[in-house]
Amino acid sequence: MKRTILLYSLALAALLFLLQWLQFGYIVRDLSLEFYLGVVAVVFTAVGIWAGLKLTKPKTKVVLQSNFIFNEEEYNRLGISKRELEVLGLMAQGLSNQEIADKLFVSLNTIKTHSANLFIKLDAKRRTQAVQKAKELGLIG
Amino acid sequence: MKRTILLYSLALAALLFLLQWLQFGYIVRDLSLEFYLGVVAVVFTAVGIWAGLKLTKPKTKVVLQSNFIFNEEEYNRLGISKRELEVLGLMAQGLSNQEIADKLFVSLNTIKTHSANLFIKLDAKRRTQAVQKAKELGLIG
DNA sequence: TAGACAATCATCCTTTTGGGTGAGGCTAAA
DNA sequence: TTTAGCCTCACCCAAAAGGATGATTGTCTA
Repeated sequence: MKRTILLYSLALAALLFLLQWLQFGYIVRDLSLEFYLGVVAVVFTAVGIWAGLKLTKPKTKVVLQSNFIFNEEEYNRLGISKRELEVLGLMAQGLSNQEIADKLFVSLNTIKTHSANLFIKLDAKRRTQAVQKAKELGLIG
Repeated sequence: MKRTILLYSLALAALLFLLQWLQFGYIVRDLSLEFYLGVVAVVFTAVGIWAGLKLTKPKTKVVLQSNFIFNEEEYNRLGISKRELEVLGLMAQGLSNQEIADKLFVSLNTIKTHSANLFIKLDAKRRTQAVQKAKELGLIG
């Protein structure tokens, strides 16, 4: 960054010097002032563009990992049912069994059964582990 | 984009016209040519920088989902300690409090305290929710 | 040096989770 | 039509997690 600023400063100084030289030189003595100014304008516009691009840090646009691809093979291989996957998803969102039961309009016991089956199929001992494994396997986003 | 080009063209035309006007006007008749040229250079440099930034498509540096960027701002804002973050990470891996305690060579009660503090700081009611929020905030991978 | 804070551990109590088992209803396939 | 699988629900018991509170130690820092 500092080097870029230095370079830009040097370039600007050189151009100003060049202007000075041209002004009293013999090369463009017969050219019209309008043309002269036009050249200056164009050159400095170019310098400005270059400087602007150099000086600004590249915008880092963080693309979130929203590109989740459902792993249907694993889903079928593990024999997980639709309802179980649904429970798994809500589980991953941090809901309790009771909250999941309320959301799906079923009893708490039903959710407990689903989760128990999930733990067996995912070979997990806890819901956090089940969620972690399910994310690794691409079953949930 | 097209509108930007049009705007830039108009601005350039306006500036050239201004130059023309200044050149034969009475305002800067007594100013030195060097000063005049300097102003032109500076103005067009600025225009160039602006145009350069506007015209170039924002450099989108796509960060793949695999590399996790730790969000230090959120980490500091929430006042989470090192040890708490450590516990949070192990929690996200699906470990139980007892397993975390064993891995960190501390007592189960210590882990419970850490997790309780985490839940307060993350505004979570359950460990699964804490993990989910922490992932959203970029505290864990 | 006093105060703030992180890390550690404890106790008591409640809630949630998980394991095991059984069972009825419903649907799709053999 | 019988079987298999899914969804549903229940009960009991044990383990884990969570809430509240207090306390000690060590390390910075104002």
